[in-house]
Amino acid sequence: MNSHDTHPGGPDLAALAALLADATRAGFCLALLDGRAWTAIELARHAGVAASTATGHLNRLVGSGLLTQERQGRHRYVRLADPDTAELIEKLASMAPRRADPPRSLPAVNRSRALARARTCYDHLAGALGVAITEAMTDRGMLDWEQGLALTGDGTAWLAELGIALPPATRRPPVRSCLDWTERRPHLAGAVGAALCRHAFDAGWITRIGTSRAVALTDAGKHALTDRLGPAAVET
Amino acid sequence: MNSHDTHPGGPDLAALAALLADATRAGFCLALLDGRAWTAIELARHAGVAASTATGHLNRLVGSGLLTQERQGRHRYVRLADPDTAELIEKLASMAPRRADPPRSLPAVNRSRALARARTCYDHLAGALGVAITEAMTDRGMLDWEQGLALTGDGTAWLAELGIALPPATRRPPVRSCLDWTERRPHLAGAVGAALCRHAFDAGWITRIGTSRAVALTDAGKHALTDRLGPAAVET
DNA sequence: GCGATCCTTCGGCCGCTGCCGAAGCGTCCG
DNA sequence: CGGACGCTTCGGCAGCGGCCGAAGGATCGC
Repeated sequence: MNSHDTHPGGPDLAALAALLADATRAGFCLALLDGRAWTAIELARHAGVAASTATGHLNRLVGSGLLTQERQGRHRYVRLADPDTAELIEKLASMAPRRADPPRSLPAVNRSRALARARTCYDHLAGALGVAITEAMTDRGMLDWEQGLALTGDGTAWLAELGIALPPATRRPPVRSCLDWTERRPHLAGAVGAALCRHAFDAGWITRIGTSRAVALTDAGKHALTDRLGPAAVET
Repeated sequence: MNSHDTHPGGPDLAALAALLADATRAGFCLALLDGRAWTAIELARHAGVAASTATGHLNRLVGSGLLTQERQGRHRYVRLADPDTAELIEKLASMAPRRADPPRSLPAVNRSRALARARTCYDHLAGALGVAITEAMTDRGMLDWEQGLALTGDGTAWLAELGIALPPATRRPPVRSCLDWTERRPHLAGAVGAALCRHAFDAGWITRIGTSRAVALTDAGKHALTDRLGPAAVET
């Protein structure tokens, strides 16, 4: 008996894990966790590898269904295939050991601070801001953590006031908890988390900082969140 | 810039994934997903590798915190470190591609059937039985899937009747959904799922089939479940 | 004590896979 | 049209990591 014929028909865990077991491919996936589409060369530069190397990795990731691609002219855009994939990568990231040396240079420190303050995590909000919003919603009785995370009637009403309708029931859970890398506390994910994040962009509460995944809270956003969730939601 | 110094301080996804990216180590983890402790040599035989090879793999898995070990005399018992780890492996398994060839030999077919009918999945019930129980509980209003999975008042009362108190609030969610490999539908996991499974063993509703992770529903179990959840819960 | 069993360490083999650079193709823009 | 740019294919190199068997230590049962 060889490991190859153990449990035929069962899940090939090793094949899936191997896709993420390479530092370059893992770096791609973590970068793509911002929910946006990246071009091949952007990812290559981000990871510090040659374009030809990136091509090979992207072929594997797309071929296995972890990423989807879209060709536009001479560009190859890739993104995470679906929220399920994002959730898998989040879970791995939350359990993975930290990398060694903390950043030293001043710009690097600033970049880290901005990311810790507020960023997108796939399609929802993370960082101190994401956690603060989640906790403020909990304090105001919009989220119930007692028997698994659930949105209360108050929560539904609050969303409706913002003009956010409950997303139609699909396989994706409306609310889900996602462990924050920097805060080590949960923030709101799932379909509602995504809708809330989209609303925050649309309403001008937050804007991207340059082209990074970090976001900045605007003055309008500060006012809106203080009005609707109290001052604790913006104390980052 | 090299992938090694990208995002220092961030999660080292590749390191964690690499632990599961080997067929032998992945086989160990899937076997341990039955929630029991295995000896080194049991795992080695299960995966079809030499004892010395297994030692090396176990050292890595234990050293990285995925498994915990207990020495008893000449035996080395290992088990999954915690429910969080089990959840990670479940998630990977549910998204991984299936292995190629379906089993052929008659005993292999019987083994597969038994596993598909009812088995333990870490510390809760899976297979057709696990799914049927979960769906019966849903039909009777004990579980609410509307806003994330939650246990209702009826559910709490039903558990109390069985003598199962709600587990004290810890970081582990009371109810959680776990995607079933064979059924491709969710079954009940989390602290309540674990307590229910333990009760089923204690009350003699189910027993292990030999030393495998498959379980058999006893006559007493059939009666008890029909009484408490209706006939649908035992129609596998 | 003695053999059987479980586990561990060590050395050596081998195959997989990630990396790059060079060359070439298609697309975009001036 | 021509140059710049994004991407791809190919060949070759190098290192990591999994595998085994042999030998040895520890424990158990007789």
